[in-house]
Amino acid sequence: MKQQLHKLFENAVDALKRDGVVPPQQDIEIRFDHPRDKSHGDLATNLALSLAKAARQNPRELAQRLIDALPPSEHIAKVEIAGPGFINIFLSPSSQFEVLSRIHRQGCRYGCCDVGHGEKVLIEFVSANPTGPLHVGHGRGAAFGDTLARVMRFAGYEVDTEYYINDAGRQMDILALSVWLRYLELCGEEFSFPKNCYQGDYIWDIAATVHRVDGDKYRISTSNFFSAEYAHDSEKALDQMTSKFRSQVGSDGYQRFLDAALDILVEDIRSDLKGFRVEFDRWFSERSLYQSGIIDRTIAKLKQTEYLYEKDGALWFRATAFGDEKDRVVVRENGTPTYLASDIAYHQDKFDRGFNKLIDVWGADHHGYIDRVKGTLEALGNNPTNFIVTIVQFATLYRGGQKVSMSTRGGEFVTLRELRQEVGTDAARFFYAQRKPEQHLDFDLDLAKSQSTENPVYYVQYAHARVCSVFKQAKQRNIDTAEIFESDSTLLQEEHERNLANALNKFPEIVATAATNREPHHIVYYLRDVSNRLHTYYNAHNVLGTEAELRNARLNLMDATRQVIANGLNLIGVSAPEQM
RNA sequence: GCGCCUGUAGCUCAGUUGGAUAGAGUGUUGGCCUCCGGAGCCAAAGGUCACAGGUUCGAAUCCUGUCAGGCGCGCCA
Repeated sequence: MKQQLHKLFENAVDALKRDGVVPPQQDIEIRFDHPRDKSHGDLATNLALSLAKAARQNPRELAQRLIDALPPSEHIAKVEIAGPGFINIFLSPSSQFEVLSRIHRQGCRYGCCDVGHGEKVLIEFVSANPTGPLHVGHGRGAAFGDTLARVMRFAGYEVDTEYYINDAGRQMDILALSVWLRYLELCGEEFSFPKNCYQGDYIWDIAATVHRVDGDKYRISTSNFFSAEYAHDSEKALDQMTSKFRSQVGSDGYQRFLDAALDILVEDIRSDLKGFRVEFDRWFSERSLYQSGIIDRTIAKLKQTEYLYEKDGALWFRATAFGDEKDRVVVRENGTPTYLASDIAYHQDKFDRGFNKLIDVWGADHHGYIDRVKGTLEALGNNPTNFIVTIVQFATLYRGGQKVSMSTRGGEFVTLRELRQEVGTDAARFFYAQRKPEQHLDFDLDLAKSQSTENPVYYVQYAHARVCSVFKQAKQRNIDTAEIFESDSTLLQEEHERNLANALNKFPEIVATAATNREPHHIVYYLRDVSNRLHTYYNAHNVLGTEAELRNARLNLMDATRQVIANGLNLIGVSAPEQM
């Protein structure tokens, strides 16, 4: 609809250019928006206001000339000039209800568009360290990333999703050590478990699986395992324990404990996310980057640029050349690559795999990391604007009015699984999807749980179920609903009906802006709006009780609304139940 | 100290890229089917858009400064 109006106004502007009213070279951007006040028409444009200066004309007079130059159209019922020079457009009823047949024709594809032009996009999200279960903070990233992927696919992007498994580095040493120590306790050793090892009960479970299979195979006496050498520095003491652990059980033993932990934890995360309706196209292992030599190759490539240099025995990346506050180590003095090194290799590999655009969804605690990764990608010859990081702010949890502290190592957190069980996937995903990512989120657990039946998700789902119910009723009354798609929409003359149809018309536009701005929360607000119009309409007018032709036209409108709600709910990963 | 995010109704949040009289939910108050699903609908009340300047026909939106809160500033990942 906007496209057709666009053409009409382009014609009008061209005519004014020919008449010399508007300078011929003048750049013109014609935009239409939806006025919130219905008396201002269905669509409005500020074209005359933006042209007034260049044309040296009073905006209202210019608006009149534009209207005079407007070619006649069946879509437009009335055009008015208002305020300082807005042009308000009232659409003809027939064009407003054209959308009903389009929705019927396109079904679950209604709302999709091609603003993405098939661009190949890789969205990486969650990527939580496999050192424990996902918590509600990860849930926010999961809901956002997955919804964004769905919306962008619907808008014509070719989207892949990926989870990066951080299965290398010091955290893994600590994980393996934690499991081994619990294992020793199961073997009967007695000692006090280090405070900075992973405390969660799941560590016991992993240790138990090893103990069940291998018995006391990796048991050693702990009598002189713990030393007081680093009593003042618990992190150093931890590293010392790790190396002792590795030397005592050998690399096979170390691997045994690490693999046992990773197998269980990654699988746990995968099934947890699946229950949250989040499934990835690929799970990418950090270790695989080392094994395949990609890290060495990428560092070698970076060495050929002017942005890598040696200092204090380490290799540094000149991040300051790209706006970072200081240079960063890529390879440590001891020869091992840093986390940045594997990240450079990983992201370069994404480009090498043929993706034009990389979208990373990160937690707020990683925002300081953006500049250096962007810098390395630029140094390697990529266009940095194709690397987009969306920062998802933290969810601050409240329970009983008190902030809940979150710490993975401490084992004290609310897991995503708990949340799913308590409020359900539908409500949880809807709740997350409502917020734009950069908004700090106060998550009141008591409220989310206790008010779960008043959660806004039910409002939208209820609208869907309500339409389904009307059709069930129709069936019971032996009404043939197959004919409704041929119904005469000129019979729809109520204001509520026009309001509803207007909302249905907007859906493709909402999808497009949600996708291009990467703000999927617009879908949620749109769904609430459509649902409200449906409820309002249904409350004010009878559908099944009217005579056949009008009834069919109304059923057609209802069914189209149901379809749009179903499509929208699907985009945010929420079910559209036929009854509740 | 520096950087990023945030500040809109009692509370939780939107605000279509600078537009018209500032928008929802929730909470409060009052009303609405003996009828297709009341998990609904309608109405009222509720605002110095953190504060101060600036840009222009026009600012919650853009620029500068101030204040407040969150997060970050490792040869951790």
